[in-house]
Order: sequence, then C-alpha cells, then structure tokens
Amino acid sequence: MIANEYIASQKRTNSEAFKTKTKTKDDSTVKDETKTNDLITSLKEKRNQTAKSILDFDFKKKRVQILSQAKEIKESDSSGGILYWMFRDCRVQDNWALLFAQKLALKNELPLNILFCLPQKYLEYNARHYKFLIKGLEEVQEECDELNINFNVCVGEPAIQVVDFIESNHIQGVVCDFLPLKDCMQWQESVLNQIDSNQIPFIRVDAHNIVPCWIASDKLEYAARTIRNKINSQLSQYLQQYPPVIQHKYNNKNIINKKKIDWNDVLNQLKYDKSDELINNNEITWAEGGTSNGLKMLQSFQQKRIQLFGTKRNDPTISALSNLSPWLHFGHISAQRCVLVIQELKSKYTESVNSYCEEVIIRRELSDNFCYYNINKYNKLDGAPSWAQLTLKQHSKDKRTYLYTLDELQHGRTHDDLWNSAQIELYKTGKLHGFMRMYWAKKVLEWTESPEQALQYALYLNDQYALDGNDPNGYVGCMWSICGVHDQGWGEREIFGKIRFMNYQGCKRKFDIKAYIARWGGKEYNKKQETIPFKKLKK
DNA sequence: ATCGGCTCGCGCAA
DNA sequence: TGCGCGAAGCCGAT
Repeated sequence: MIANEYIASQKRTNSEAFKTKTKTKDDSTVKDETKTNDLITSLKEKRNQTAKSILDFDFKKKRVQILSQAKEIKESDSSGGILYWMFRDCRVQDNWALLFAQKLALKNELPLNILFCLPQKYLEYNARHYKFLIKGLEEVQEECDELNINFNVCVGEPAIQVVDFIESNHIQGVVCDFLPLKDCMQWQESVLNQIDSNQIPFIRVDAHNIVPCWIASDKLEYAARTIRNKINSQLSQYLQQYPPVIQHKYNNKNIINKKKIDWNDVLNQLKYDKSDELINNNEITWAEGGTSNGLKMLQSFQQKRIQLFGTKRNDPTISALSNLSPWLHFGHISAQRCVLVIQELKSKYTESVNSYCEEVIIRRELSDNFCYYNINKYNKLDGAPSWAQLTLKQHSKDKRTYLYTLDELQHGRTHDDLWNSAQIELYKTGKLHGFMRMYWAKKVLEWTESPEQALQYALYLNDQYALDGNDPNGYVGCMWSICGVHDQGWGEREIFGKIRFMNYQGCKRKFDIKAYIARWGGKEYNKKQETIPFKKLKK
C-alpha cells in the first residue's frame, strides 16, 4: 500500500469511528504470526553470523563501568558463578549487560545467574505496569531455561535481597544494568557498599543506550544540538550487530530442584494502588509485554508505518509512530535493535529513517544524559535551566483563566475538548501521541496554580497512566514542556513567560482535530467566552 | 499550503 | 565580546 492510500484508509477509519462511536482497532496490532516468526528467526541467524559467542566478539569495554576495587574474578573454592542483576533491561537477547555477564562466566568457566528484584512499591507503577513487566519476565524465564541460565525473581528491598542472593549463592562477580534514576542508582551503590568489593567485581553495563551514557558526554548537555555531534561521531563504533547469548556451558547447581516461579504470588506481594477506576475499567489490549510482542510491533512499524514517519509523525490522527516505547521502557526490546532494523530502509525512506533515528537515538540518550547528570532534580523545577526558573517565577502570580484540580484533569473534564481527548487516549490506552504529549503538558502549566504544581500533576498523570511512564524520557518530556529543559526562551507571555507556547489554534492548523476528538470523545466542560486567554506581552 | 520573521542563549571564533 | 545557529513553537503574509 502506498502512503497516500494508507492515509486515506486511516481517515476512513476515523470518520467511521465518528459516526458509529465504536472503538476502532489499532491497525498496528500485528496478527500475521508467520511473518513475525520470520523476523525472530532472521534475527537469530543474524546473531549467529555475527559471532559464535560473546567470546569471539569485539566487546566495547567502554560500555562498562567497574565500580568495585576488584577488577577481575578471583579464584574460589565454591563456584557460585556470575550474577546479572537485571532491572531496566528485561530481555535475554540484544542485551549488552547479559552478554557481558556471560562473557565473564565463560572466560572463568563459571555458571550464570540472573536475579530480578522488584521492590514492593516502585515509583507510580500499578497493575497496568506490573502486568506488562511480568509478561516480559515470563518470557525471560522461558529463554533462560533453554539456555541453562539460572533465572530468579524476588519481591523486596533490592539493596537487601541482592546482597542476600550474592552471599547465599557465593556469587563471584556481579553485573548490573544502567538506569539513571535515583532509586536504582542508590540500590546499586548500597549493594556495592555491602559486599566485599575487594573480592567481588561489581560492574555496571549501559545496555539501554547505543553510545553509553557516560561516553556520549561527560557533562549535563544543554540541548539536542549540543549532544547530537557527540553521539553521531561515535555511533559507527557502537552501532554493532549483537552476538548471541548462547546455551551456557557451565552447569548451575541452583537449577536442580528449582521451584517453578509463581507469578501470581509475585503480583500479590506487590503494594500498589488498586482503587483507580480509570485503570480498572480500561484494560490495555493493544500492547502486551515481552520481547516477541515488542518485535512484532517493530516489524509492523518497519512494514507499515516508517514510510509515514518523516511527514506524518506530528499528526495524531494518523498511525505513523513506532508505538514501541512501552517495550523500550521495560527493556523488552533494545533501541539498538530498532535502529538496526529500521536503518535497513535508509535508502528507501531516507527522511523517515533520519527522523526516527533522531528520536530513538539523540532524544532518548539526551534524556538519560539529563537524569544522569541531574540525579537529584531531574523531576523538579530546580532541574530547569536558570533562565526558565527565573521567567516562570516572574509569572507565577499571573492570573489563570482556568484552574483545574487533579481530579478534573485526570478524568479529562476541562473546557478544552482536544485536551480532554488526549487525556482519554492516555488513560484508556496507556499511551499518548508524541505531539499531543507536548500540547497536553503545556496546558497543565496554563491551568494550574503554579509551575511546581503543573510539573507535579503532569508527572503524576503520565507515570500513572502511560505504560512508558516512570522513565527518563517521560521526565524530560514534562520538563521540556513545562520548564524549558533542552529548549530556549521564546516571546514572553503570561503564565508561560519565555517558555515555548502551544495552543489549540496551532493544533487546528496542523491536523484534523475533529477526527482526533471524535476518536477519543473529549467534551467541553464549562467553556468560558475567552478561547485564547493570552495576548503577547509588549516590551 | 508554505514561508519567513520572531526570540533566545549556548558555543565558538576572535 | 560578538555573531551564527538551531528550534518537537506561533503568527501573519502570500
């Protein structure tokens, strides 16, 4: 199907939805199993062609940070082996952290273990997130069983549970993945402090970024333009094909007599808010966790949507986006794999592929850069650049034409039918179109009492409802919209100050807002006369 | 529909 | 110190 026909068919779908008010099935759900299996098979072949195992592969040492005094595995009588403490990157293949752990284990002829430890309460995770996450872990477990890797899951305080696992299993080396958020960084530091780091190497691997976060830049970057060259100039070095994680050679005595994991029991041990009706009444059906489901979505992007990405990515009535962010957030698929697959189409859809790479490489890595070098304030107003803090402060007392409570925002009950539609899309589907996210967050700034409250509400709603919430990308998205992070000053207005402004009118110009509103059913609540409440300030 | 002006501060050359 | 440049924007002219 050529692009124009495809757009036309989507417009038909939208108008049908408008007439019948029935749910339309997202066309990005892939039904063709055989073709997807082809992709999974072809990736397997590609890995096997790349190297026999990680030992035969040019592993980039810069992906690794050795945090302990001990730099190498020490000889020991009791061979508990190597532990990969998995947290952010929940997949077996295409995972530099697991590959590095297997490399250590093979080189030292040791067994290989994985531990995934879930805290009882984690950020704003709820049933929606846990269901997705656990589905992915089940797949990891199955793959580990086939590969002679000892996979374990536990619920509890990671800093305690991981140390306990290391001690009781006589682990000789620990590999963890990289997530530049406060909790995770603190757990890792705490584990490092509790173990004998003169004896046990403790190693962090950036399995999430293509160019490792600490290599891409050694400082807090100011904007996309300041990190772009730093990443692009090193990209060819790091954008390698993955070798396979292979069947592990060294047997693990822990595997014998191992109890089967009771996933319901895991879920029941978690403490999260179960009372939110918007979550309980809106089961997510378009996206299920796990690597193979993520690869299905990647394949449908490659086959159906990438061609539209260049020109239609800011049109929320057209399905032109990858829709991969939930799987990327939970680490069920790797961004590097997405780039490798999509770049095969570079000569065919040059503009689209370049735009996609800008988002999945530069913008994503910029988010990690922001959190890593701003670890105590990546979700606070203090984390904003000083010009933005100043201008927001100067305008914090400006009169707000509309003021909404968290509850009104949550249910999509504002005067703005477009905004309400975005909020409905968010709570019903667990995702919000990339362009609408910006508009959505900027209006929260406009309709709440202060920038602090706006940021708090936007982050809460995003983390609560979006499958890809609770992630550096989400934090930076809200910070960009509300407090100017990675952006620059613009013409001064009320409330916004110099923060970039967005409005209803602009959306009207850009896409068919009626189709979007019809699709999600946002209504106007208590609309006042004034529709555009700002006049540009004169100097 | 498309385009240029607006506006701002970092980064770099001087 | 001054200038060029980018920017997921808006707005008005054509």
